[in-house]
Amino acid sequence: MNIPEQYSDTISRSELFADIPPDMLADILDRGRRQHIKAGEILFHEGDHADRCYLVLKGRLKLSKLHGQGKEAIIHYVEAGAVIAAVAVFKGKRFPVTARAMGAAEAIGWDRDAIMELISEYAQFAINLLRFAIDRIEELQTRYLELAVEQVERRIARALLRIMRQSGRKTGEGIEIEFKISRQDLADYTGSTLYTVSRTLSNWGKRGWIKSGRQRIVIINPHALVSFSETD
Amino acid sequence: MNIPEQYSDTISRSELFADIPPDMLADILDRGRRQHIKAGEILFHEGDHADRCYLVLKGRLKLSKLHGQGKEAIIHYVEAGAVIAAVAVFKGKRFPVTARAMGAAEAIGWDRDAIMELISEYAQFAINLLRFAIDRIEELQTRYLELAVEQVERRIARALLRIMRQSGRKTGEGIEIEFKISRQDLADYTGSTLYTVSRTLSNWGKRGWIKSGRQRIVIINPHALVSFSETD
DNA sequence: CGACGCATTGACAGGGCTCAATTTAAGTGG
DNA sequence: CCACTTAAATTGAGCCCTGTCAATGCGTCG
Repeated sequence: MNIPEQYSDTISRSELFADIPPDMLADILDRGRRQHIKAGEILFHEGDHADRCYLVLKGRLKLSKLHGQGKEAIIHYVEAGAVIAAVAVFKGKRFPVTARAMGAAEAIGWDRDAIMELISEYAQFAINLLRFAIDRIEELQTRYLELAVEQVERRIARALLRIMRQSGRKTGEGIEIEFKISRQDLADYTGSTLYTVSRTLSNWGKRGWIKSGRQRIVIINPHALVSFSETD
Repeated sequence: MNIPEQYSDTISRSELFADIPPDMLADILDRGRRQHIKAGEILFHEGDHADRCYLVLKGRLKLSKLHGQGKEAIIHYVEAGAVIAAVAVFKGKRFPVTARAMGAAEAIGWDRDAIMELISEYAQFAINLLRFAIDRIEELQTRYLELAVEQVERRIARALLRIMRQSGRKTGEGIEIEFKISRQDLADYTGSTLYTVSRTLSNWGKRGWIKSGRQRIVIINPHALVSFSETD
């Protein structure tokens, strides 16, 4: 039996195991396969045959979709505790996105049969998976609306706030985004360009709302960003 | 017992009942509450307390999200057979979208308890719900990418093709969209404006690719639209 | 320390939104 | 069945936001 000590936190907090008796966790985890992903490496490619779905144990992954001519949209940043690629189990197709590690990361993967067995033994498992899916749908809908009706600077502000809430860490200066994120990343996340993002961050830097450097952003004044993203 | 005859088709085709023994359908349907929605009426409002989820039995619904100042984004058009508002059951929150009938429509709704009972009795039910959720996620991701990287006319072309595949009916002239859809609708669906949509459709009309009138669109040459949406 | 990748900034242009004025078509009621 | 009302669609003019291109600066890592 091997619940790796260092993940007990992620595991106990993950919605995937909500309402599942702790003594069954070991069994569930044993049926999956753990995998280490180095910084910048890819866990799976968009278009590859989808054979397993994953729980992120450590680190962060960027889920993105490509569009000819080097254009890319970042669909989601996922944290430890999240389930990804459920499509592999329930639609048996190809991965619709690419998953790339933002830093060193680890994940545990189950193939279709394992998940199906788990569901039939622990009915709650399917419900927990549904909760993840529904959360994803809601976030996508919200971001779709933003992309459809708001202009760029607002979208960037909202993106920053969303990422801050999910992956921010308090420091002396303010709240720092815990992973490396470039102007290009933010552009791909907001449906913009690295130039516009750069200009915008630069502007906010001058106003003292944020501090930013190479692949690093600290939010000094979240409130200013919130009101900027909301006021008329 | 009452499986309404006229819906047996929708029911037997709906993914919701895949792999569920037919003799259990009557039981499942009996636990829901049927509801008629007149053309243009609203089944539920964004922000209302979400108390039940629905299977669309007949007609079509438009799921949209509002954004101050009268702006609106159409998140999805759903057909008979689709499940909506699963959020009501699995997150017990508020509806994230508004559902409006595009013509006369009918739906059957189950509250949280009913769905939970059904899942515990028919484990397959949860899996089927997951499939719906995953389909939605994939479509949203794809449209998010489009909105992020493609320009308006292409998005309109793709939207038309997507709607055509889902709700098109062959006629003498070509493939007609089966429900009333205005320029404004198409604009809200593609993140554009009714003016741009009007100009674009007008242009395509002159080229003979489509024919369009008041809330009515017939696609004469789908292939032209496909290549327009794909070429360089 | 050099080189590469990321970020900044300016100049420019154009896609698409906005606003306004008509035109067309669908209902509606007498 | 026609006049009237109202909502949808069309079209033009103007301009602004933001993408594009190019040049330069800077920080980090090998």
